[in-house]
Amino acid sequence: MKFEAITIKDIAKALGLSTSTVSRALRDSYEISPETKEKVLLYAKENNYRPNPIALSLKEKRSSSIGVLVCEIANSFFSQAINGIESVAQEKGYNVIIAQSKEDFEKEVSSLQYLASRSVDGIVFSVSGETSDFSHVQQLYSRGMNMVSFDRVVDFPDIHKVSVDNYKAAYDATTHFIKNGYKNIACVANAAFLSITKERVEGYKDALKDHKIQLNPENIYYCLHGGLLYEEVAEIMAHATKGKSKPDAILACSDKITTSIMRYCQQENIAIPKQVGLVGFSNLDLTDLLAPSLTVVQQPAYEMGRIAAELLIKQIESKRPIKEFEDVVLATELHQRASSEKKKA
Amino acid sequence: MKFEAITIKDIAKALGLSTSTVSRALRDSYEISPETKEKVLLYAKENNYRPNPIALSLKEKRSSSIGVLVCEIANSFFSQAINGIESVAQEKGYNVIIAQSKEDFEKEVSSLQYLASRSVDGIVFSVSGETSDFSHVQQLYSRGMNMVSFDRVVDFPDIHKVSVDNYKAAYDATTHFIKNGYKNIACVANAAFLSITKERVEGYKDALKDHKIQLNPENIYYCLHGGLLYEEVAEIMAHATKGKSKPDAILACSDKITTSIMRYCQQENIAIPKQVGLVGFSNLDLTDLLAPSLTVVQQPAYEMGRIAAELLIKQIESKRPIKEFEDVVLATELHQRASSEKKKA
DNA sequence: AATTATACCGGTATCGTTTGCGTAAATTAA
DNA sequence: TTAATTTACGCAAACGATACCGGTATAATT
Repeated sequence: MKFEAITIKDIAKALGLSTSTVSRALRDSYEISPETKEKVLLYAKENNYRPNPIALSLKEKRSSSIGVLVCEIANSFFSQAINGIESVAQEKGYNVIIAQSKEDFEKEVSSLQYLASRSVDGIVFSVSGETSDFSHVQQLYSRGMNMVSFDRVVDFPDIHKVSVDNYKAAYDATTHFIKNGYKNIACVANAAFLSITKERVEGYKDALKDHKIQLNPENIYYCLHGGLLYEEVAEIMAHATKGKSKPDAILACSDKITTSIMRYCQQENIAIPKQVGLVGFSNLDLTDLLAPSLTVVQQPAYEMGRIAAELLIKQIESKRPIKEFEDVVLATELHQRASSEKKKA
Repeated sequence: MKFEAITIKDIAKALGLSTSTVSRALRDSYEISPETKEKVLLYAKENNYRPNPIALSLKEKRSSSIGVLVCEIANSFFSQAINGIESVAQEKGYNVIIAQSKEDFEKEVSSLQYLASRSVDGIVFSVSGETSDFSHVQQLYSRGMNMVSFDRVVDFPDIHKVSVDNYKAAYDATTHFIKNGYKNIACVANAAFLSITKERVEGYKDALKDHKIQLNPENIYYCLHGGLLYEEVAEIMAHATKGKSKPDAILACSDKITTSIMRYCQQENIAIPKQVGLVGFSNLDLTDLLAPSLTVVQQPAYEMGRIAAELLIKQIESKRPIKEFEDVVLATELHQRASSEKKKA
């Protein structure tokens, strides 16, 4: 069975009018007599007429929908961001079409291709962890697709970007460790290509430098899959805790990495923060209830989604090409809790 | 700027053919000579031709997209379910359009209206906590929209449903409490209208009855907003812990309720499970890391999403009206952890 | 009375694609 | 040689809505 909506033609036929008259009556044109308007409006209301958005899209060459590409929906950061995107889209009369890259480059390329071919008016995207080459994005963008880069932003200039101050976030988190007496701080980051990874690692390094702590390159670890695979993190942790370096603190640079590290520590009976302190990037809303309560860097995901969507829609609806590109950088929040508490002597 | 894709007309003009010939060549029709086909195919490939899905939708009266209505995207259960839906949709060539009701009846009605007017081919939906009257769904459904009800299912028969065995989940959780020595078990549930609420409360009641424990009606609490508001839960907890009944165990019937209760207990220094045992419905993947580790009823959200999407797409693509409706009921998993451990004497 | 203005409405092209029908040319059959 | 058939393509309608370009009837103006 099929859902068949009433069309302007049906109204025209029922009332003995032409489609153009009905169309104009519905759009309240001055060329239509009040009586005719009333008749049409009444009939339309009674029969619950809605203009067919697909026909409109075809005519107007716009679909009033925006695509969202993230690596994983079932991730608190991204679902909160999508929440923000959806709320703005709803307000402005757009719908949201979602696609996932699952941190896979091929899937990212095909998903973008897919969204573009689905005639979305624009795309908000965060690149996958495997993405070091942005030419597929660049290409689509230069062909005229409206795009806003968020979270894991691309490295070319003329595009709206929405991200957080990852450098400062990592710098502050590392400094927080140092102030609390931790000496040998490791950093477990996402895939090395990512903008967020580079910035976070840089913040981490600079914090060490500024506090005159010698950087040990072995203390920096990268997860190609961003912790999507537990084993990836477990291996790193095994290496870190059983190797020479033996860090007394770990800065975990993603949600999944953070959780995986906690799980590893619990399984291996590694006491947090006694044996190893932990600060994690996380947007889960119950990190305060963990054992121990977790010091986290929290990102304004919902807000990021809202801003990205607003920029995108503004760009879509702009008459002339955008010349000035925003590079919105929001602040993160460091919630200090037990997992990184002050070292006792 | 606008993203302008190449059309069949462009190809026709470039090669000096008619659009119909190009169309047929692309669809590999027998009426087109091999040479012409080759020319067209080559040109199409070189210029990255993709058929305009909007034009196709208009013609075929189908959009190859499905709508998803949930109350909140940023909820682990629903984001996992959406994940499952998206994965099936992707496989079958559909895209997913999402909408949120935010547990609000009005917003649910308008969101459904919205999805329908956006010409989706079908809708997977979970009703809001305020929804006791299903006539808006019933109406849309009887007008021919393909729909699958999941999680919080509707009460009318001729529709595909995908849910979990909420009765058994609550029954087993309650029984688990009883076996571990808890005597005065409270149940904090979602809005009373919801199918999942009724089933869970029923399971709770029957478990008590079967173990010859007198039911205290005051021990059953309902959250109209499903715990979306912390205050809602805090009030209930205040009433429960400071009132006469003083339960020694609580069955929390939703993700948010569970988290809120834990947070309340932490703030009020109520020891879990010593002062009050806790079992919660939750799909978060770090409940094992909480303090104390949390006994949870976990739902196969991803699987539910997959099944719902499969049923919907099968229905969409079915030539004749469906007569047999599935009522898929999946099992939940009870993960026993510290928050409900055995009472000492 | 002829012209002009105004009010109202219809015809048709358009968006991109598919498809039934028509037809010229080429080929085959008689 | 002529008729029948096949091959290979074009024309036009259709999907739903809009908008330009008209057109007609009545009323107002010269």
